[in-house]
Amino acid sequence: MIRLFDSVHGDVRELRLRESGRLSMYVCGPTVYDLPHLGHGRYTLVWDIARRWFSFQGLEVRYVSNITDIDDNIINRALRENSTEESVAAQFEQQWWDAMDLLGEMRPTDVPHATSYVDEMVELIAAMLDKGVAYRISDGIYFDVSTVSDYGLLAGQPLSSLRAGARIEANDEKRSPLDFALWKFAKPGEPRWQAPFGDGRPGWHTECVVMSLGLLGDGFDLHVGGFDLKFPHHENERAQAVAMGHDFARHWSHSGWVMVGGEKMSKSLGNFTSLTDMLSRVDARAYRLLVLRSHYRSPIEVTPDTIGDAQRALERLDALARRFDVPSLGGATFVRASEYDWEGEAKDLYEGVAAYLDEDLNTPLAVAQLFDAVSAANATADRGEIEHSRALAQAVTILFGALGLALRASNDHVDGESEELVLARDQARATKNWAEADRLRDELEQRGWVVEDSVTGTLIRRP
RNA sequence: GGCGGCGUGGCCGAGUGGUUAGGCAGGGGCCUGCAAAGCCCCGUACUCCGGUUCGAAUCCGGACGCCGCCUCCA
Repeated sequence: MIRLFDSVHGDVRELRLRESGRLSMYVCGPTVYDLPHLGHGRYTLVWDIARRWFSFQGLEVRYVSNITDIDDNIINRALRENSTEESVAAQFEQQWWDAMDLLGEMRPTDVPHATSYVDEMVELIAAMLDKGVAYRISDGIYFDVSTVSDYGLLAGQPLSSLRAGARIEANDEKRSPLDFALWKFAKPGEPRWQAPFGDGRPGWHTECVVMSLGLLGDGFDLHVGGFDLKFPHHENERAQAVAMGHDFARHWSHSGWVMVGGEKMSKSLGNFTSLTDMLSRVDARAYRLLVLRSHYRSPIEVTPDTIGDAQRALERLDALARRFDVPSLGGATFVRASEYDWEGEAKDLYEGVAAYLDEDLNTPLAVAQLFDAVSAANATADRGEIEHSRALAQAVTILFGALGLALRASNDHVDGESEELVLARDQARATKNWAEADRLRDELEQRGWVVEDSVTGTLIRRP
């Protein structure tokens, strides 16, 4: 049984699936008008980890994540760069997938693009107008939030108190400041789609509700995203669905944001770092480990310090993989618990980790237990019980693989000349010619290798 | 103003009413020809003030501080 925090009820509860054994989840994806930033990295890692774990535990997961490829920001950028919306979106979608690949994220099972669903959106908006839950003003079609009796469910506040806090928008024809755009009429030169109520483009909140319901259907299991999407984005998606008589998501869950210098990284503060840039400087796995080591709902500070810390912790894990030469798992493939025979300490480890992860994805505790197992495997091996500890080390690799973290045994390509130096050094050590052995080690290090001794002789790897 | 969260050892970061989180950094030792890796040991933390309790970092109340949402945002 998997339990997860539910944003509507504010507590951890059982994930009750629409269909036993199958989990349908929708993750709000990016608007592709700029390079992905650290916050995108965080939420995609969190939900990639969740998805992998659910799969590991035997669920068949359908994971839908959209690309918003039409939006004011895209239009503005195209205008500024004298380019087209299509070109801007294509360029940054490519950057997006490049970053996702570096982070070792599984591709979603479905990647709906907003521009491919405009017909369905127009249909929905027309129906909302018919039903009287939407209305027209000079610049577009708006949703009337007063038509949804429990509007504010996700915000955790009734409509009245939300309205009290809403900032006044100048010169507004809207009936309520909380009413939101379903459709924006095109101004001259702007991209447009035909619609009976006037040519234009869809609003963001409408895109996601159409794509999620379109692909996953009424009452799909789990809708997730970053905390900052909870309100108004998710509230508004839900409002549209409910207004039209649909059952929307059964569960909602939200991941914590990225902090920089004690403040939330955000568009308005302009304090964001591009993911693309960070990934060019560090091992992307360090970011995954950093995310794993804090709870998915907590904010995390992502700085060179915290990434460096994770990087060094990762080295300890890689050292284990090297020592026992266990195969790397996780990267581009799913790992499933049922594919392994769990026995003895490995079984205890799996069950312990599973207990933590099945209870609201407590990755920090799971990781702590895995690190304990690393120490145990090394200690056992130091006592000479190699095969015994290998089984435990393998379990560690499998479980990290289940979370998408591929531990790396040394599988660097060793060129012929380096190989000869290694053999020569082992020869020198065998005859206790330490001066020569050290000289050969220096030479290997100059070639960029890290040199370590083991029972089987000199081992070299890239740092 | 409304709603929500947080304040833990040098740093990051979990957690439970009483027993070691874990990682990184640091110190000591073991192993090793040396180094690296590894192992063992060490810091004895929980914003402050009250209260409940045999016992609270963990529950309750208050204070202070910080953060988020209520506006585009992951």
